[in-house]
Amino acid sequence: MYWADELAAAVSGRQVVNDSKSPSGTVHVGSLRGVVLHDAIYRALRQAGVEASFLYGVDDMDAMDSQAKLTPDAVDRYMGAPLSRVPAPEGSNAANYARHFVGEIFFRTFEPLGIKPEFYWVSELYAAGRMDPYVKLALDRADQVRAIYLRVSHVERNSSWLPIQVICEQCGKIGTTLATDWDGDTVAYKCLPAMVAWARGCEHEGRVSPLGGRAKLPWNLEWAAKWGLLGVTIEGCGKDLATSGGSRDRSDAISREVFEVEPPRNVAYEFLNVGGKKMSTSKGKGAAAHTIAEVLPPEQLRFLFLRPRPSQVIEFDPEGDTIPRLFDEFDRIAAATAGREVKGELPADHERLFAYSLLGPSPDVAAAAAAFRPAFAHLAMLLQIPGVDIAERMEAEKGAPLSERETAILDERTASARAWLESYAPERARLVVRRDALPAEVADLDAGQRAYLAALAAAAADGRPSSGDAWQTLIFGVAGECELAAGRAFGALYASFLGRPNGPRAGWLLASLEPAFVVERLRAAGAFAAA
RNA sequence: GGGCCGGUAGCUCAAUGGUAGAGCAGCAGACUCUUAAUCUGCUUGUUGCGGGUUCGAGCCCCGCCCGGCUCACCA
Repeated sequence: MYWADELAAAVSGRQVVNDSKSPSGTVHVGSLRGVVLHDAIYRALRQAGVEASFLYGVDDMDAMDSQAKLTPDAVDRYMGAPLSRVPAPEGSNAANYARHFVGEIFFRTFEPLGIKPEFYWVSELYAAGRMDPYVKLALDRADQVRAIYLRVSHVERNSSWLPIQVICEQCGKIGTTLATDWDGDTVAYKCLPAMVAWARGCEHEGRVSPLGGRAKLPWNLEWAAKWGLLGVTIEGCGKDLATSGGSRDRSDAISREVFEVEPPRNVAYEFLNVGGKKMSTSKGKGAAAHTIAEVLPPEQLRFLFLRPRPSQVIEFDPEGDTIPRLFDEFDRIAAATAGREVKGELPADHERLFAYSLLGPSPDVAAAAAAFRPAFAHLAMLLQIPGVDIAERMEAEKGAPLSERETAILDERTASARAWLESYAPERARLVVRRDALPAEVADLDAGQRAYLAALAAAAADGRPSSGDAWQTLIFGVAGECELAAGRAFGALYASFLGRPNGPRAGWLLASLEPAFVVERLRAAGAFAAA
């Protein structure tokens, strides 16, 4: 059974699926795995007839800790401030930094993927006082919290440490304050210059009530508090958090022992690596989510994440054959789902995998599976030949007019293929007509091929073929006269014009070039034979 | 040191207890109109190593070896 269906079959009663994201970090493709995974779980629950909701929280009470995202004059003032209180970058009309960053950059990728969770903002939960019961419990039971840190993670906290982060009343920063004394109504705090390396506190001291949005819980407690407050029953997390003795274990223990709520079912998921290494935005080129999304249409992006089980690493190197092969594999699963015979082994419940890769809560799986899809690499090649009518060619390959759905798929793939050719496509996928000089590969042609090129030059000068069809006829005709096998004739043409052993349908290629250049090049390549 | 994942054909990977198989690469062949297409044929395996469970193990259990990521500060 497909893994998401297995999960759906294992639960009972109403389910709340939750996922969350801090808007401070950079968003790369790997970040999308969790979103897609939670969406698939949500859909699996609904299809299994389970009442379910899908929440997505933005952790915008977290401290701003990335200088790169701020203008230099804003660094002093806003580093360490809650993201919900940092102004949006210039030019944005978002209410604050968190809303700008997540709203403009991250969520923009949700909609196209057909993912529509109910969004909520953690700063609003605090401001509305909804987190207050958990804040009080955490402070009342601070000794218990410290004991859990020590037992679960071997992290020793000072006996005066409190699980609360106060927003400094003077400078507005949350990352620089240290709270010490909880009297049941207020905590004492100091805003320290050297609390963290990346932000400077203002040295203000005071007492303040931690309720109503004036303070936040530390990460592990906040996570557990959200579970309790929102009644979360299923929430997966990346393996960095899921590791034994790690963040998830701490939050689970806090949820059970401090807040007395059973934590949600976990689905630990692996990362997406590029070239065997963890995805890094500084190293990997074009690893940002929106960059990959230009090359991979939503359905293929979902497919990439949904094909392996969550516990498996995804090795994704956008260079090389990875992307064409992803399309090919998607097409194979589509064909199998449509009931056509395919080669090779199929994953367990491939038709479920296919359905979850489609967009929307209840896609027409049969219609989508049966649709005609042009092979990606083939399409990419056709796009590089001037004068080719792609739609016409596709109808010819399908053998019937394209449906509306198929035209949409074609348009989508055309855009992807263009983006791929500009970004990740290997050299061998790129066609360049060698206009400047005769390619070196011509030297490898044999006498028969050279004679053929010379003969074709003469025939072309004479017959002046103009259309792709006319050229194609001539190419075959002259090959017959020269008693040269068609494959060798084409090979000679590709070597002469592209410096490659193969290429696109030659007649169309030659028809797209100026006749004088073509004849001249054929003569030159043929003459090279005599030399 | 702890956790997770992986090790299967030359390469990339599939196969969730039931005959190990796809793509690419390679070799041989077909084709006068898709030459990165299509079709036909060929072939390659100590499934990392050792034990165990089972009628049956690539898959489950135990112990190793190798590789990758991750955690032990913060979120």
